[in-house]
Amino acid sequence: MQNSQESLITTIRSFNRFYTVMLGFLNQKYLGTKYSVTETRILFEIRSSDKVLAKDLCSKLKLDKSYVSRILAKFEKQKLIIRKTASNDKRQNPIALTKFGLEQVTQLIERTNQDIYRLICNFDEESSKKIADALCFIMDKFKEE
Amino acid sequence: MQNSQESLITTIRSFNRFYTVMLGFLNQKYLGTKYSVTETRILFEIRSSDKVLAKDLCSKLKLDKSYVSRILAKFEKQKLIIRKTASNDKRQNPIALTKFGLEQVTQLIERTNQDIYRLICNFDEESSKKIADALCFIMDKFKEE
DNA sequence: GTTATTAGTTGACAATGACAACTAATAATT
DNA sequence: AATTATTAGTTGTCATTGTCAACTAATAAC
Repeated sequence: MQNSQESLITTIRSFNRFYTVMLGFLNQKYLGTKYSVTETRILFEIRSSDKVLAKDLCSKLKLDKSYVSRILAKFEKQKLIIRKTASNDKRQNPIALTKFGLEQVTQLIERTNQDIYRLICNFDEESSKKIADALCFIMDKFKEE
Repeated sequence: MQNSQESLITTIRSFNRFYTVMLGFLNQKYLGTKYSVTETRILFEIRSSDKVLAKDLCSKLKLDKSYVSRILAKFEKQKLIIRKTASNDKRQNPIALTKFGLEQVTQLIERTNQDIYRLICNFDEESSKKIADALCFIMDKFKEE
């Protein structure tokens, strides 16, 4: 192992600690709303890929299918989503947000945006750009694999 | 709000999604051990600041005091930590790792290091350095406040 | 000396999540 | 075509995780 890798591991460790607290801070706020962290993740995922299947949510978010099934049942009851059995494969039930569901997600996004804004509102233009670049760089690197 | 801030918010949103999955991946591994994510965080925190008080763990990790109290009671039962009532203030019970506790934490660190290494093992020296720099830059910026 | 605050514990309970067994539909095998 | 295997999703059961409020004991503040 290279020296630079060892020191990267240390840095990642410390970043994980830092970011866990930060995510905790942001997630508290979800709780201020009606939806838990996982529910929010699922809602966002449904929004970004309409007609998604439950099994895709499981694999993308690394969640148990029984867990997802129950959350989706709840969402359906709350009229956030609708599921229609696919005509070509009756095992599949593509999920879509209702108008109400979309409104809720939009509100959630607005709220989390505000939470994030509170964190970064004091950053000047140069810092904002540099941080965004750094974040993108990190994501790119890890997604390359 | 500046344009660069708006785009930073978008980037942070996407980074949060990305990093939640990544932390999930790393945390799964903790479960392979005997300790949950929160327990691990607490153990690490105790290690890094010996003679720490329960209330400090609560504030640093943003955890409920009853929750922390129970976890610490469990740790004590498992002989991972010892608590001694402070002589100057008998309400306080400074926490320290036992020899066994330290061994366990050291093992945990070793394991998570290996998990992280698996993620970064293909990075060359230059990439490793750039990522570490980017991570440090981000932490610094958010800690400045 | 009385009241307020702080550190930590306990009880009761809700939310979160894991695992296995199940149904119904489709695909693969013979 | 009939049997077997696989897949999408649901349901039962249970353990873990986490929250909230009420409590004790010690100290600080008035």
